[in-house]
Amino acid sequence: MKINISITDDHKMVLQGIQSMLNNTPEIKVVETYETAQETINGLEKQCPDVLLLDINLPDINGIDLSKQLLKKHSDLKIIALTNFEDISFVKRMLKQGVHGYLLKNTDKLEILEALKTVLSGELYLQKDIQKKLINQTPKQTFNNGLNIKLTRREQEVLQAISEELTTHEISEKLFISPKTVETHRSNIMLKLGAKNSVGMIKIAIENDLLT
Amino acid sequence: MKINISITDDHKMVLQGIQSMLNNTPEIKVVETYETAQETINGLEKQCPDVLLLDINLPDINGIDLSKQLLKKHSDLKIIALTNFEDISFVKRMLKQGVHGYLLKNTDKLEILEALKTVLSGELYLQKDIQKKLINQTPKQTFNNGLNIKLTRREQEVLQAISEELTTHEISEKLFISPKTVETHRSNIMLKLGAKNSVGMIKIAIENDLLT
DNA sequence: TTATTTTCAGGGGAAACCCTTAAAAATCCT
DNA sequence: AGGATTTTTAAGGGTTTCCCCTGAAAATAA
Repeated sequence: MKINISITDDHKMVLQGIQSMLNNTPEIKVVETYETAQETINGLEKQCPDVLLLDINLPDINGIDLSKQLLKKHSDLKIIALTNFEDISFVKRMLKQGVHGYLLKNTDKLEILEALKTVLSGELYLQKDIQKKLINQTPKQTFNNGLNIKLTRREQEVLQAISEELTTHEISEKLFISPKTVETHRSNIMLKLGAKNSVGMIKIAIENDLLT
Repeated sequence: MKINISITDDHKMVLQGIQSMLNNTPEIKVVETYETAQETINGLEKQCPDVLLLDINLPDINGIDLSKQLLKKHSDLKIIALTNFEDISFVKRMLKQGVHGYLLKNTDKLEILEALKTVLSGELYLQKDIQKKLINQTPKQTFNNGLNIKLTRREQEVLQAISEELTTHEISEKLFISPKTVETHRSNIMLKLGAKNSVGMIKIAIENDLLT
């Protein structure tokens, strides 16, 4: 039995590169390649591979949402995130969504094979350097980006209130502070969580169990 | 071993009523009563009962959020929702949060005892009439309120886009429709989900697995 | 052909979001 | 105890987005 894999990447070159790297490997078969998130979603409907190598910097949908979506539909699918992005916080978010591996794009053939076998055996695959980074994470050194989110007591209260559909003004009355202060907090929370608006804020908050 | 229960209700009369109904029952002990959500949260920190009879129409926090919160902190706690509210959709949302029973307030002593025993044995307790309603639910008869949410194809797309932190304008471009149309959809979605704003929308959407 | 869905508009008010600046207040450090 | 840091507070002032109401015409579906 061959291992069926599909690849999604918006750069044709990357697509080609990986494909040629893998195509002369007898135990691997690249069944499909996609260039957008939407293509991938549609494609997997018809043909779901064993493993999907997924670039997570796609134009249409972000990698976190996409992998979440795909995994929900295809519970047996293994996803290996593929990216140049070495941001640890991002890795964490991906893993939290249930992604099975995380590869940087400057990877050689051997490592890809290794990764494929690892995830197929049900284990998590992380590259050495990413592993190191994850381990060397003293809670200090992630400050404002991504996971490992440290909200202050007050920010936590404001976040909670926002999640309860209160308006800025209502929150200010509830906490006995000025609306302007609430705005400041809201905006700081968004910065810390990396959200574009309240909706993103609440999404990330829920994902990361920030709501009591 | 007595069964320790606490009661939360903002109407003193109800509090009194239930308490007197239960106090001359040897196997039950009412350890605390609370009148607000906040009191309850604080109170359970010190003294967590076996079962909490919880009115879900409290002034400060809504029942769904509150029970979710309490259950997260006190995983062994059983909660029986207490309400006049016969809305099936609401019942469903409560159950989804992990509430163990749902009692209407016009309940007699026997039924309360029955409910307490049932939830303590780990089962779900629902009153006969609510059970009936749940069963007789043809997918038709819930239209605009609460659970059993039926979003149209387009609404689903708009919801998804909103959850991806896109603005109305961005969504309109993505879906090739007018911003005004997007607004209409947004507003219809909020109506269907019973949300006050986009934040509530996304919260409910996530709770109910409406996002792909 | 009714019902539902999708489309769109005008117009207005509220709320959110952004940027900057900054002063108390609480907390931490040695 | 005294300075350093973080947190909390707040304002001014502007832009954008959201939310609400009404009304209505196509396009689809039942």
